[in-house]
This record gives sequence, structure tokens and C-alpha cells, in this order.
Amino acid sequence: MEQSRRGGQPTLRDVAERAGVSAMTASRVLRDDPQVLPATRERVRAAAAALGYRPNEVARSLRLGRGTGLVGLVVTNLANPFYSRLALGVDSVLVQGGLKTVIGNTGQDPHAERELVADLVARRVDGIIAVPAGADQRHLAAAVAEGVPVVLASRPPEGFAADCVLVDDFGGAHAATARLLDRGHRRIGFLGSPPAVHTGTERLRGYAAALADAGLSADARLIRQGQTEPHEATRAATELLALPEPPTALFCSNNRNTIGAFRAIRAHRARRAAGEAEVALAGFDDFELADALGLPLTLVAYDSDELGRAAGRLLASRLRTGGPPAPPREIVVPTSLVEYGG
Amino acid sequence: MEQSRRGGQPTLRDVAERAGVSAMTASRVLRDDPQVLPATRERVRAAAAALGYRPNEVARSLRLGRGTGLVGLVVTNLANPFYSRLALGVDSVLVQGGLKTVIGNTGQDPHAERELVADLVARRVDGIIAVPAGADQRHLAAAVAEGVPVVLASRPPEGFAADCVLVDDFGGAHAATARLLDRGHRRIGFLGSPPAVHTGTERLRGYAAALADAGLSADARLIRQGQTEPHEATRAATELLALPEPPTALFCSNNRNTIGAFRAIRAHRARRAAGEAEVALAGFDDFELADALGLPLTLVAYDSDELGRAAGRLLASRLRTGGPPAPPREIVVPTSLVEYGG
DNA sequence: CTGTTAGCGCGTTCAG
DNA sequence: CTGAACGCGCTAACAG
Repeated sequence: MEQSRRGGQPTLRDVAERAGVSAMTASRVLRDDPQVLPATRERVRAAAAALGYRPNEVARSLRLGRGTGLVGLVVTNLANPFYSRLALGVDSVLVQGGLKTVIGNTGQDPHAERELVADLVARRVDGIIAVPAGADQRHLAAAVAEGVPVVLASRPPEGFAADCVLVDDFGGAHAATARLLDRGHRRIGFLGSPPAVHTGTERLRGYAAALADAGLSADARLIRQGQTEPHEATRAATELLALPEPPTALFCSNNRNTIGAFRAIRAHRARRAAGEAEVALAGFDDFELADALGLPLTLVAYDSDELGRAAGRLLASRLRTGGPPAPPREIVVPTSLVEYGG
Repeated sequence: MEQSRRGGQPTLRDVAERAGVSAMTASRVLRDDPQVLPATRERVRAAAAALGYRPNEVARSLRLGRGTGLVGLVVTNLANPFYSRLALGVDSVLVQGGLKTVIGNTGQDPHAERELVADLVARRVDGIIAVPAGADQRHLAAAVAEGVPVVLASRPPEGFAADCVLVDDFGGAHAATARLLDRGHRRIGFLGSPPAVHTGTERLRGYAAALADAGLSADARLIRQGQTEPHEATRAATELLALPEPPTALFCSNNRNTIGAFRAIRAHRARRAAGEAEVALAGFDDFELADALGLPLTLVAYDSDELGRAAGRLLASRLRTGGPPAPPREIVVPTSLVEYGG
């Protein structure tokens, strides 16, 4: 484990010198080119091992023009379990192809997202997997135009061609809302993410469609969109429950809203008149400890790791076959209803 | 937004050609070198904009020898909120220095971790932030020896010099155990991660020390180490509760064990004889919904985002000052006890 | 103010 | 079987 230069890693030439051969021969040995005399090969191998040599991947990718073996992952908030599971799913598939995942956390800021994508492209990532925060996807379209494959997760591409993995947002929301209706609820509130988010609008559509199927129409006063964090959802839910004619059930379009609504309902429980029925709760996204809340809970579940894995597979296959020629693919991950007991 | 070559991004020479200057001049303009005639500058700028040019960061880092602007983050399981928060904290600091985070998820596999670190070094990351899974840290020592700064999070370096950020494991565990003792518990079980993990052993030490302070000695029959996932912890806790002389309280060394133990206690509640007191629960790590479990719960809380941010800051400052010369620093994040009501 | 030369570390091409 | 030359895209150093 000697060092040949101040603090730096050894280079191919260091190995070659030590083995008494040219850099070219060393390169061949290290890439398992058979055209080398066994004796020479051994000398080079020994030298490389002694120096702890590892080829400089930066130089390789520049030379080979093949990209960097890196994939950018663009999400809004890694602390949200939805995104961290997605990240894990993506990474678990990509590592099998020798690819590594670069985190891009945008914190909901569209400008940061634009910069991030541009930077990833400048870094010559082999591809990008993104869950765009807003409706404007031109920065992603630009990446595609420059030859960087993009896979969208949980949102469809708008205005350009790209592979994507979606959740059955409409169907899941419809099923959950229908379940509440089946139980006799007629005034069902809706809590969701900002209207610009695709999943939010699709889930709202599913909710409204289920109401329509039951001969009801969505009541705008019972719909609150725009909550991103649980505490915002708690406030929104509390407001709904304080209405003159409050909803008897709530449907939430994601885990942040469900958790927030749960807290509101629990607080409301204390103030409730005797005999008054508890507000029913349903939501999109399963989450850890959902079974432990002491409240009946209907959740729209799906395999969120699989969402990431599917995105990773789409990108990996796209990289294998090269570029945009093949038509874009869309994968829809199915949902199912889960009931947690009170 | 024209393209000069098939699918590839435009190069500096494409810009130069289009502007009718040499590559060198174009380079100067794009790096805001003042030594350029304003008119020329405008021509180059226009050409770059028209082509959508972005400098190839791979080539730049090779040329400048300054590293890649990437930092490797080595953790065992990104789906664990502890690690995803850490990742977010790290990334939030690093982006401010123009650095990006590369995920390395090892899934507890020491071999995968070795490979991962070697690969990150080969990719010429500027530094590594790691939460090593096992006791063997030679791969990290090797990275340091090759000039790659390493910062450890939540474990101290073993056998080499590196900055690290620790949680007050001993103090937190001691305080939580003392709290249980104050409440009159004398038979307190312990559930923890595998003994090889530093936090696990430190927290066990804190637990044992608190018992000793109360004139008690740790009872090996009440100690279960090795649980990594909640379901394993549930089984271990269930076994403890089924002992002839079961513990009246449990202390868990991390959130996975606390959640697992919670489920065991809840199940046990149903089978409990009337009048028998409920098993008390305390644990290390705060977590979402801890307040909603319907069980009194004492948790050792700390700012887990700050853990990541501190690690990021240590690395960033190390990169600024360059290399290992300065003595290694150790930051300890304090803990506090949080009580959640039943 | 601008262009030429040279080379970061590696691998392809083509001669020895 | 091995080596010398060339270039990936970019920029520091030195011309002009």
C-alpha cells in the first residue's frame, strides 16, 4: 500500500513503472485482455495490488464517452418515507447494473429543481429518475432532448416522451371513497396536496367519481388542497370538522395528509358529544404504525419499493438499448385497500 | 437549442466554432474571465445559449484534478427513517458547497460495504460520510490513506484518524433507564442491535450503568441483542414477557426495536391478568407517530437532521482546508428525554 | 485581448 | 506479444 504521490491515488503509469512495462500493457492486464504474456501479467497484477491501484473512473468515462455510471434521482423530500423507499428501490435495481444513485433533493422548489437537473446533465449522469414537484417539466424535456434518458415516477410526462411508472391513483382513490360510501357516509371531506401535483388531482378525480357513482356531487366546502406537511393537514382537517355541517368521514390523498388528519380526529374525539359517531378516516399510502393508531383506518396500499424498482428497471433497460428510439413505456402499479382496526 | 452531434451534448469547441473564436477564448468567457473583449464575450455567450451548452463536469474534474464534487454516503438501510433523515441533513449542507451526494446502501452486508467504498474512491468522490455496519473499518482507513476524507456518523473511527459526529449514546440510555428506575421498575429488559454496532454497545453500557447506580446489576436473561428489524424485536420482546419472572419495563436501543417491542406489549396487553400493570416502554430514537401509540412511552430524542448536517459541515470544512493535516474532530449531539402520554 | 501548446488518466489504433 | 501516438473535453501556462 505505498503511495507514489502526495496523497493522491496511484495512476496506471505508476503501476506500469513499478512493473517495468508501458502504461498500455498495464491497461491491458487490468482489463483482462488475454493478449499478454502470463509472466508480465503477474508482474503487473502484483504491482497494482501493492499500490492499491484502482482505475480512475473519471478518466475512464471521459475516454470511453460512455457516461459516468451515475443516475440522478430527483425528489422533493427524502425524509418523507414515500421518497426514501422509492430511493431505496431505485438504488437496489441500479447497483445491479453497476450504476450509482445521486441524490437530488429539491425541497419543493421549482427553481432548485431546474438547476439540479441541469447540473446532473452537466455531470453527465447516464439517466435521471424524477418525481417532479410542479407542472412545468420543460427542464426534463430539455434533458431528454440532450440525450439523457428520463424516467418519471408517480407522474406522467407532460409534453415530451419518457418512460414512467405510475400508481393507480384514480382507481385507489375511487375504491377508498367507495368503501366509505358503502359504510353509509354521505359527507366525505377531501384533504390533498397542492393542485399542481398530478397524484393529487388524479386522486381527487377518483374521489369525485366515486361520489358521482353514488349519486352525490363533490362539495367544494369539504375539499382542502395544498397541505404538504402533517401539521398543515391537521389544521385543514380541524377546520372541516368545525363546519356547521361537518363531514362524517375524511379521505386524504397521501400519507402526510392522513397523518395530519388523524391527529385532528383524535383531538376532536375528546370534544365529541356522547353518542356521536367518530369521524371515519381513509387515505392514500400505507405507512408504518398505521395499525397502531387506535382508530379504524382504510388505506390505499401499494408496493412503494416496487415503484422505485420498476423505475430503475425502465431506466436500466433504456440504457442497455440506448437512447430514445423505442416508444415510451408506462407501468401502472396496482393498489389495494387495507383495513386497520380501531 | 440545436444539436451539433447525434444525441450528445454540445462541447466547448462547438460553441467556439459557432462564435468564430478559439476554444480557449470560449472557455474564458464561460468562466467569467474578465480578459475578454465585451463584443467577443457576447458572441460566445450567444452561441453557448443557442446550443444549450453546459461544461462537461467530467472533463473539468479530470483536468483540474480537484475532485468530482461528489460525496459518497454509506449507510445500511435508507428506508430506515434514521438514515433517510441523516441523508437529507448531509445533502442539505453539501449542496450549499456545490457538492452532490451519492447513495451507497449496503443492506448490512460488510462485503458490499467494502466494495462500495472502493468504488466510491475509484469514482474520485471528494469525500465519504459513512455509518459503517460492522466493527471492521479497514476499508475506510484505506480510503483515508489514499487521501479521501472520511467522516463517520454515529460511530467513532476505529484504528485510524477521521472526523466523526456521535450521539450521546451512553448518556441518553442512562437517562432513559434511570427514568424507568425512578418509576419503581426493578426488572428492566434490554432490546438492541447486534453487539458489533457501536451505538448498541454504548447504549447497553448506559443501561447497565444506570442499573448499577441504582444498586442493581444487569441480568443477562433480560438482555436480547441482535434484532435489526421490528418483527425480530417483537419476537424477542415476546420471549422476555413470557419469562417466569418477566421484566416490568423494556428499554430499546433504537427505533426498530422500540417499534417491535411496542407491538409485543400491545399484544401482551390483551392476555394480561386483570389488575396487572402494563409493561413500561422506553427507547432510543424519537419517531413519527410515537405520540399516537396509546401507550406511555419514554424516548431518547436528538436532532437527527443535525447529525447529518454536522457530518456534512465537518466534511465540507475538511475539503476546504484540504486533507488530513488538522487533527480529527469529534462532535457529540446531545440527547433529551421525551415523554409521550398513554 | 486572443490563440497555441500541452496534458489530466485512460483506452483505441496501429505499428513494431 | 508490446509500445508509441493520439484524443475524450477542458483549462493552466505561455506565447503573440
